[in-house]
Amino acid sequence: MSRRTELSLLRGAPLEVAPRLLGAVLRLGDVAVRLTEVEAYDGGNDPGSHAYRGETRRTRSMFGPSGHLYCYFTYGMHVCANVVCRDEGAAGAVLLRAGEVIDGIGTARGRRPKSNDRDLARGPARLCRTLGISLDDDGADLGEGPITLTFDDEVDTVSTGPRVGLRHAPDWPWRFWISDDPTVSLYRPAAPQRRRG
DNA sequence: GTTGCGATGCGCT
DNA sequence: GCGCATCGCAACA
Repeated sequence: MSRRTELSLLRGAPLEVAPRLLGAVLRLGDVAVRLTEVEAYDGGNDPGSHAYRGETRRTRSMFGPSGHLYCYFTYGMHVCANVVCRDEGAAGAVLLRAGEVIDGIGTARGRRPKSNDRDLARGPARLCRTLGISLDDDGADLGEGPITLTFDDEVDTVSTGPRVGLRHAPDWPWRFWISDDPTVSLYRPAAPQRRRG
């Protein structure tokens, strides 16, 4: 299998970059995950993007240079990671939704003791927990530092569909996954939140 | 296999 | 305060 580490492949429109990430391998420490599902977010044009309403402290790294991570904290307990793909000043990113653990399976199981192997990185927050990605990794440079991304030249069959869990613009077919891969997360349409009492 | 709901804390208005 | 690019568990089909 031929591999390369060209971070220039991460530069461009989110819709171009997203399918390139499928099959790529994200590594932190001894755990490596082969990406099987991603989702594109295009800053200013995209009501579903955190960057739609402009730069804030949280979204700062999404407006930074491409080839870096944008990590955010949500639902009081989860961390999700994006790869920034627009250049400085614009905001575009690809959310890493799911993957398959291909190395460091022992460490991964230790981080998620109740998951079976298929579910270790099945979902954006699970993927971060399994890899050990935290908010401290927001803005991390994929070109140098502990987190690396290795591209895969093998072409898989790719499927597309609507995005998951969004309250705004959920129907745009900006989600990409490797067809028939068992580690792709289950699709659930955005549901209105219930007020807690 | 599905559907429903509570947990939980930070950013934004 | 309110809402959230979620998850895990329980209950049910």
